[in-house]
Amino acid sequence: MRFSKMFIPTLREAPADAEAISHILMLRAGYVRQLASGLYIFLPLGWRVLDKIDAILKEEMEAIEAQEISMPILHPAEIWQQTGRWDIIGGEMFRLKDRNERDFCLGMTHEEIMTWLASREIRSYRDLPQVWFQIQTKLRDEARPKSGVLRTREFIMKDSYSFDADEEGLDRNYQLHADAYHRIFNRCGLRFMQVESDPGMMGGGYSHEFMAPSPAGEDQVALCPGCGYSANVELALSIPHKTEDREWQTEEVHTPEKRTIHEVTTFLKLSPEFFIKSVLVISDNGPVLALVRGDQEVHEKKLAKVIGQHRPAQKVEVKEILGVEAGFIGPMGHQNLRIVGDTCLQEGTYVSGANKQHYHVKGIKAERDFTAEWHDIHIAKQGEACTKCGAGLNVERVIEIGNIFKLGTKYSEALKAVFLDEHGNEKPIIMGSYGIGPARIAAAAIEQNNDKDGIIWPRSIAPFNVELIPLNMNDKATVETAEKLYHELKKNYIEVLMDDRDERAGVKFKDADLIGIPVQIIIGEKNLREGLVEIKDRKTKEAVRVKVEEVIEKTRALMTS
RNA sequence: CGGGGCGUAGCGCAGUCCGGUAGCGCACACGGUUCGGGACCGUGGGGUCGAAGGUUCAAAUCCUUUCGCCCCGACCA
Repeated sequence: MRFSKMFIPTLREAPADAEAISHILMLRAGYVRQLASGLYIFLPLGWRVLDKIDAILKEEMEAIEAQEISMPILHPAEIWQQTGRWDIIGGEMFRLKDRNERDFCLGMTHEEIMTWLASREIRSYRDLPQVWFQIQTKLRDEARPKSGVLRTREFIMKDSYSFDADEEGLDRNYQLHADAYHRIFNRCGLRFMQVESDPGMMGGGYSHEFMAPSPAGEDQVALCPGCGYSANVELALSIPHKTEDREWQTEEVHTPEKRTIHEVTTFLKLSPEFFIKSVLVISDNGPVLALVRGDQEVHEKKLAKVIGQHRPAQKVEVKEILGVEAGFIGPMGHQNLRIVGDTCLQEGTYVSGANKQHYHVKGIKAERDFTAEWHDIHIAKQGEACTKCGAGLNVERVIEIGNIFKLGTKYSEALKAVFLDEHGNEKPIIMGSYGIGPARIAAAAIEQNNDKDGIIWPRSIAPFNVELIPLNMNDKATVETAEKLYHELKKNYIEVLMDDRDERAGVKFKDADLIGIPVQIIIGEKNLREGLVEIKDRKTKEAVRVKVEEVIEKTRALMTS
């Protein structure tokens, strides 16, 4: 392509409402434009990148014998009603009616529709397994779109679905996808990791997420440098460092108006790890008291795994249920109250609220003074010990770039997607679903590969292989050489963008660095007089001067290095 | 949904407190000089100040309502 003909609206200044590096650079380098909150236009360069990623996705999906299909994004409500998700999912689903007042929604994902198809077409175990995938638009009315293309309301997703006759088949397809995902993200040049994750509203029991480390990420994962344990902090297990065990006598302490952990620790001159934080929540089955150590926080999702959906209690509810004001609650002496305590509280001696206005109690021990159901319900923090090997965990911020779920029979049962096994028994198909967000791969690649001048694309997903930069378009020899190289590169299947604009050298260099094509071939008058051009690596900024005749060969070498 | 911020030329911003001619830089167009890291000089075009209503002789500026966008949190197949 010729730069002069291609729509590449680069920006000298970053638009004020962009924050994430990938967002700023995608806008500045002319890859995307925003239409509205959470809606992005992919410009020619941006679309080329997505094309590159899609090509890799298709290759690797086909390598595990997944078959590409394409499904509508407009879905009749009935199918979503049959699985219950029409009602479970709230404002996140775009809903609409057709001219006959029939309910529809825009697809947030395609479990329902894929399963519907399977239910109609699959009869026998002989039809299984099947793996179907598509690269298709999804729509979700996100509560808060953010960070450019990282969280949008309309986005493209590679989603695949496996259909198996038995658990072994599901395990195999799950593993095939995990392996394919590793190849995909490696090929896309990303640093990433696979972590255990919470299946959330997908249902089913088992899932992993693929995470690309980046400060722009929304998720956090805990990683063990010792044994390789890795999990989303939503479920990562960790052992907080032990507290020094103080042999306090049990005694009430007057703590007037000291309600928060901070206030009480300051007042008693004790660090927070000597306290028990008692939090009252209201679950579907009534109030539950959750206990964590004073230096810890309750993780809502971990708690939800134990007690189901819940919400924090209001101040008045605390007083009604416990008979004492929030701030002075403790775990002792409650009847008919479910108490869930973080495992680390089983050891040690603590201070907690005395269930008495303006008093705390010092010298409390688990099992002697109170009891609870013990679960890991605290948020894993940097430096806490791995439950498997004891090494200190690292907590890192990450972008979720893919996920894999074992769905089991949740959708097949609801939609009656059944088959007859070899004994003639009717059984629900066992399913898995597997997603990857191409735009997130692109954003993560930028987040992980940029410098002060702009993007540095991994070679595999760059919009072009090389950018050809004739510096002076008014110099006849320069232009002739540029044209010659341009055609030669194309003839050799090297994708080339030639900056044939009549711009000053500085502008071309700045734009080239911003756009981030990994190899630059620079044609300047002085070098050309010696029959030389420069080949420059975008990443290292190192340039070598080579003979014009050797350009193809040297470029090849750089492209594959 | 809670909290915060912002809407003035294509982009980045000033002007708003204290009402009185709508400005600056970049970009754009034209002429000239320049030409290996976002050139310089000159000339010029471009704005219903997010929208609606109100106060006032007079509103970008004050009041009310509303819409949009960003950030933090909640939420998140």
